[in-house]
Amino acid sequence: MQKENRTTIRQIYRQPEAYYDKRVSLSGWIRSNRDSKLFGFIELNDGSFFKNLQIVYEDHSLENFKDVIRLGVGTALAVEGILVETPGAKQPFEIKAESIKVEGPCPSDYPLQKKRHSFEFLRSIAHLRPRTNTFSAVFRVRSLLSYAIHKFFRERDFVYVHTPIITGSDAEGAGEMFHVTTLNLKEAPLTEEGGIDFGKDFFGRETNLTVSGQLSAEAYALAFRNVYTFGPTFRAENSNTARHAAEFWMIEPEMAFADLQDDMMLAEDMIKYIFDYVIRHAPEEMNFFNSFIDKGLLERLNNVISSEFGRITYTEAVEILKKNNDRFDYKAEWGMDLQTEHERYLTEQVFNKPIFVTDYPKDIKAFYMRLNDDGKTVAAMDLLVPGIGEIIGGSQREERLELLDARIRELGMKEEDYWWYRDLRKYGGVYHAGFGLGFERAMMYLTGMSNIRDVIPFPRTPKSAEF
RNA sequence: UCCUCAGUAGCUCAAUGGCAGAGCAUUCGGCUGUUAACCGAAGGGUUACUGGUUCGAGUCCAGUCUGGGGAGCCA
Repeated sequence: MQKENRTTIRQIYRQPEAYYDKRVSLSGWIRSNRDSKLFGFIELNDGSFFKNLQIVYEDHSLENFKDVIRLGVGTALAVEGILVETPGAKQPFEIKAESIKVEGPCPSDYPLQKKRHSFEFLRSIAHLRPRTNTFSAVFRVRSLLSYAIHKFFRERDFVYVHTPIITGSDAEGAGEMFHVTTLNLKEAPLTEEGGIDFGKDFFGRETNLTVSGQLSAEAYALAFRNVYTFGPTFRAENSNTARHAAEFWMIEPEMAFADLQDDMMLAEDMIKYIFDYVIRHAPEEMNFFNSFIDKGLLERLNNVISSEFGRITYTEAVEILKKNNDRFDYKAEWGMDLQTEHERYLTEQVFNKPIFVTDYPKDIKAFYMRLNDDGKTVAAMDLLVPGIGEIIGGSQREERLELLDARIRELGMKEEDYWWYRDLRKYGGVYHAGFGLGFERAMMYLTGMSNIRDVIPFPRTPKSAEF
């Protein structure tokens, strides 16, 4: 794996006894360098592990001692030395250096310091911030969380479907979309009516970046039974909040022969599984979040893993909220969508754990959601979590073609735009359900990071796509 | 998009309308086991931008840009 018998710091921390009093070769970057007259200490991070390894170097045993003293934060090194135990010291072991070679120098205008930086500043150097403790932890956890999601579905025989990133027209209605075009915007061809003639565009029609893979996933669910998508999603909303981005990742499972209860069971199992997986496989990172980002994080997550999620219907929720209407700026009333303050009250005050809110009025939900027998509500569910709000939105889909068509017409949409989606009902259509999990929102909940921009490597938000 | 707060040294922040400051970082020096090491010294400024009020503006006013927090939209 590593040439020249090179060892990683992760290997040493995971099995130190295998390396004690042995010579090891390391490579990495200086996180800090302190020197005294005749000796010095380097904190080395090699990217393989959250923690650093301390390198001790001494004047009498290192020929380039005077040069090493001057090396600054960020310098890339190749180090050879003996791993020794250091009982009683703050670090468990360290390397007594025999040779230290500079692989890549780092001049003194390097923006990162040993000191703490604000997240705002680090966003302005998004290409360097993964070298900091916090972002090292965030992005290793992001990688693990992705893996845990695939593992969860794989173990349940779900088929992973790659739904298209570029989609035809805006037939999905989940939000404002980014246009995809090869037309020259200054000299776009026009139709006789004066609009842009997308027939001359690359695809011969108007196309956009996807806002959801759901409709495509439904097609595959009605062939493979249980499927999921996990990919990038784009919304051109001018949203300026800590929990919205223009480009984010979404997990969208879809199950045939499944109702809303099955849908919620899957969502609850998944959240518990993936959180448990990351806690067990990234203990150093999770302890760091628990100590420095969000005190009480692990206790809260362990509570999520071990307790049952709350369940309440929209109608019941409104009844509770109406009794407390004096505390809200927006008064709760049946038929209105729940405000953020309402959702927070329910999940943070009433339940103090994740809760499913189900059976919303049909007029505030999407056209494809299945109409309940009361004729007023649909089989929808939102999963609300303390601190973040909505993390999952899902529903049982309307499988009855005549009811779906009625809804499409009611909303002024055109049946022909949904011809293939309607075919899924016409040919062997069955009841089915699915949901969308905001991957970054799960990241925020899992790490305690409070801004979505700090859980995406190079975030895209309004007026911001520098990197 | 709306409300609100902010923008001063590389970073984190001070400065009643009256001389532009500190800590850290950087550079130099000191120190025989440091842990955000410590001690001493030096260098470092278009106070976001444009205009205005004033004898005098980092400070007051107007506009613009960028960022934070909140709301809407949603995941």
